[in-house]
Amino acid sequence: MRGNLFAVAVDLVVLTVRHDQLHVLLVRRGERPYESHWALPGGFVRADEDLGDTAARELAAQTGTATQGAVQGHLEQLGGYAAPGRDPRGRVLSMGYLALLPDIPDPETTNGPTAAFLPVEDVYGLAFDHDVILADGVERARAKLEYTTLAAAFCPPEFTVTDLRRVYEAVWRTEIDPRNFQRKVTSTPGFLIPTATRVTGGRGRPPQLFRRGPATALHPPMLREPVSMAHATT
Amino acid sequence: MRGNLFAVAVDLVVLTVRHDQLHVLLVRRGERPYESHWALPGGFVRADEDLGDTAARELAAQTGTATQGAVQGHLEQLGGYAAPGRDPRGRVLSMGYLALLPDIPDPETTNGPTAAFLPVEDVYGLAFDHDVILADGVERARAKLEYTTLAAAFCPPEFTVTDLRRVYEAVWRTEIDPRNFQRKVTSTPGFLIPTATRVTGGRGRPPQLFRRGPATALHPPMLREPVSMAHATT
DNA sequence: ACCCGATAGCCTCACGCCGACGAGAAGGCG
DNA sequence: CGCCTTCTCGTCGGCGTGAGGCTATCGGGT
Repeated sequence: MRGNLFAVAVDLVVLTVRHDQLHVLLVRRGERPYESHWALPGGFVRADEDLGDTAARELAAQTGTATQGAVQGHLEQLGGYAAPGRDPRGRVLSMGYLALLPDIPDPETTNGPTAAFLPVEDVYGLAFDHDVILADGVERARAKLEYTTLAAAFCPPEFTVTDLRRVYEAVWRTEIDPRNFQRKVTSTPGFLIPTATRVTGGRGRPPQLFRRGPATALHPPMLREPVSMAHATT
Repeated sequence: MRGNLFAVAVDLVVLTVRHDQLHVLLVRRGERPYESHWALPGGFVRADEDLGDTAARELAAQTGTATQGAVQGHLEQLGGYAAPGRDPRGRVLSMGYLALLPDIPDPETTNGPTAAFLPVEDVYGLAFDHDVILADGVERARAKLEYTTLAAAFCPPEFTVTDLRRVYEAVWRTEIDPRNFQRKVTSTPGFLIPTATRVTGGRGRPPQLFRRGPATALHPPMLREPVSMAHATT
């Protein structure tokens, strides 16, 4: 009566911005199949565990941080991947999860497999269908920066407007006018909360430090395409 | 080594607009658990079937229409639901799928279980966690109307601007100014393609008939909230 | 000490989209 | 023929955004 049985795994697309470039956390597989290939970190769902629990547990295990519910960081479900044959070992359904983190050091390679953040642009040839999951995660992140305040999830607890702008520029691979960007984000109620401190040691005028505000949505959204009203096709 | 095994099902949130009201397709369960409760239509994933295949198959079986890839209609993945205990029979992961259809008659109740489109507002107490899946699907549909041309998926192949506006009003439960709406949708390149025919028999000036255009995104999006720029907090 | 480049932050202007609304066009109905 | 309804086009003002000028304030070089 039931359909076939699946093993259910959770694979993480952990994104961060490092050196003004979008990076993704990958692990080098130490076992077959796809031995010594890069892959998204992940693991199987345990008994009495919900999908989000598995994702949070794997994320904490890979990064050593408890990002779930914290002010910084973000974790959300991406989608399910269950194409027949995606895993040569048998029928495996993988739930993709998207995590956005501030720039943290690469995890220590002590007893586990090698793990590192790599620039997203350089990544291809991942194990299984992880190329597809990664592409979906990156696209989701790009889209969400448009109409949410999630860019702050890439930033440390306190950050400057320029830090935030560099996140947008890295994720979207575009350039944004600093002055208009500043007007946009500082005029959105609840996006940024100014702190009393400023940053010294930089090269220019000391910038203001901000914290994440309670706002989650951007109305109206931040447009990434230079909306050309030229009639394209018809 | 593998985690526990799951049965994997696909549950459909099939939405349509009938009588200017958002409706969802439900089936009355004829077996335990939740016997005689309303539930989302769905079924288990077969061997050698991908999730989307299962969703399309179930959708065709329930509605008798092949909406996949057709000009009208829309089918997309919603998310995975796998909370422990969501199915008393054991560990079941359900992939929610969202389908948007033009108004079609209720499926014939011949040999299968009773199926009918019910107004979304009146629906509660569904089997399993289907209330949550339904709520997620409705919210997804509402959000997607903002920045995509998916509203046309609720319409027959040829429709008027008013038909399209009533879709927005039904899904968002708002009222939209017909003149501004007309300007917006007709000035978006590739959204609507005018046909040569007009509709007669109505009560006012005969409206123009349109077909869906190739455009899928709305730039800039259609805003549903009356964006009040009054400085709220801070 | 001084200048200069770089960054942060504020301001102005122009253009385009949108909400509010008026008015004409084109049909049905009594 | 009036009258109502609905479709369609136009107008006006406000707001957000792109473009860009300008000042403040640092580090670093001469």
